[in-house]
Amino acid sequence: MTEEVSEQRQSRLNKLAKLQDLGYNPYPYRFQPDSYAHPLQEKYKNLPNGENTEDRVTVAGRAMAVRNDGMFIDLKDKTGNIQIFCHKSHLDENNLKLLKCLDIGDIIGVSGFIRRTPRGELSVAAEKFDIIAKALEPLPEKFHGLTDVETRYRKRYVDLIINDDAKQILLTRCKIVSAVREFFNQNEFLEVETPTFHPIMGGANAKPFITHYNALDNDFYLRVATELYLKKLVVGGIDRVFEIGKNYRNEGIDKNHVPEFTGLEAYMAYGDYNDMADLIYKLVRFVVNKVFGTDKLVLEGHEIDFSKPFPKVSIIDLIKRETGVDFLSVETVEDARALAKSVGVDADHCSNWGKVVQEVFDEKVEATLIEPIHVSDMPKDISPLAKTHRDNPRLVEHFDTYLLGMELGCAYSELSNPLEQLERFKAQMAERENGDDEAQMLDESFIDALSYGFVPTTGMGMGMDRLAKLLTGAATLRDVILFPTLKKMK
RNA sequence: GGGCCCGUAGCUCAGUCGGUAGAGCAUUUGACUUUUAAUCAAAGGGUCAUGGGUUCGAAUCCCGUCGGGCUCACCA
Repeated sequence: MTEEVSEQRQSRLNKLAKLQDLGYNPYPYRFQPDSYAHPLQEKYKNLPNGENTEDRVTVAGRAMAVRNDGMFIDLKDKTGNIQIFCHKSHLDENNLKLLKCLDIGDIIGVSGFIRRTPRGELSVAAEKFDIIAKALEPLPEKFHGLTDVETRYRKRYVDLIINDDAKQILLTRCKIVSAVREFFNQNEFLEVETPTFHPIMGGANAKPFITHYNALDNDFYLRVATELYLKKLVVGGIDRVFEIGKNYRNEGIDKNHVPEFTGLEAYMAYGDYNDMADLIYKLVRFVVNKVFGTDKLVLEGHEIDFSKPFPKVSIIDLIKRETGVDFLSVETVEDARALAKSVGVDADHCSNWGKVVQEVFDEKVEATLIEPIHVSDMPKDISPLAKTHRDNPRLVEHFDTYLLGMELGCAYSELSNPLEQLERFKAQMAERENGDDEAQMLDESFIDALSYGFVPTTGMGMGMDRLAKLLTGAATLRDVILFPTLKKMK
């Protein structure tokens, strides 16, 4: 807090003191409205101009605008806006004194009768007026609102008060996550919470945050994924399990990436990745239906029909379709790099065949995938936790789901052979020793779990923030995150 | 991390060639009183992000720092 008091704040402090001099508490314990703006607007939409009713209501909300010295107040509650009409013929002396201490931004409670003004505005004609929270800071300007991005993130509460569009997007995100949860609950998945402090980094290729855990005197990784713990639960006999929670990856921030993000993972025993492809399609369709009440959304100018099952196409075929080259025709990393170069992609930094394939896909194919699609059968090199493909030992049964050119999630037929898993981890450790600090670590406790027998299982992961960004049309991931992390103020 | 751009009143923004800091809304005082970004009259409100430098003189030019945005690279 600044020590100097702004003129605007001082004016409000003066009014607060005046209220207290009157023996009035502008921070009461309780105030219960019985009506809300939008339902009232609906209920009385046919009330003619200039007509009064005998209907008494109590409303509460924030004073967003004040005209004619308080005679007209625009009240905003969680449902919408309604005008308050304060006329001295309906208010006693005391209430009129309170009205003089009103500022824009104060939260008020009003009881009165419903009328529509001659100019056509539905109003509550106040017979009792209360200030139930005196605001000491002014709201941003009524016409232009709050546009400064930094302030919108640092003071999200002000953004929510003033920017209805921003609020709508954030609330929709909450509904989306809620719908995801409902879908899994309906399908008899058990929701669990697994540790966020991991002794070993695993479940995804990423740079971790590291922190010290005093009570245990050990360094831990903040989780980059929930995968290994959830699979341990499947080993333990929990056949259908899911978790929605924060993952942390110590990497860059841009409109599609934030270091602290909300991940969904779900595991379904007795199925393979074809079953999961179907489940993901049903999940997304369910969410779109539930939240938007339709199958079709116009996103980034494209009409997307979520009622059609998402096609599943192999990454090799997609690259072939876009570039004409077949990466299965080459075996070595050198030949793969040369093939990449022949289609204009520099993959010299890629240390194995699979990474070259991924690089060419990212450069040439990713942006073209507008409609929902499962990009399947990834190179084994880049996917250490998925089962080897039943038809091709160089590939794994792993697909990534894309929408509007962005990766939304992934799914595997989960690798269940403990001996093969151990070999895959060893390959990851070799990558790590070659300088890839995002390669996964050998998790012996996970190998141990698999060694007790891991039923054939399919699993999926999906970024909830990304899903929300795509479905709401938000410009950046941070618009679907209530409090994005910013640098400390100095 | 690289490149580009931004930071001026509570908010939204002007500020020309380096020459006393501006507007609208908001605030204060008054008028008016069924308004709709109410209107009318007047007033107050500034460490021009911050620290240096150049200069007779810096919001303006130069350098550093802090914070933010866009973008490229990396990751999902």
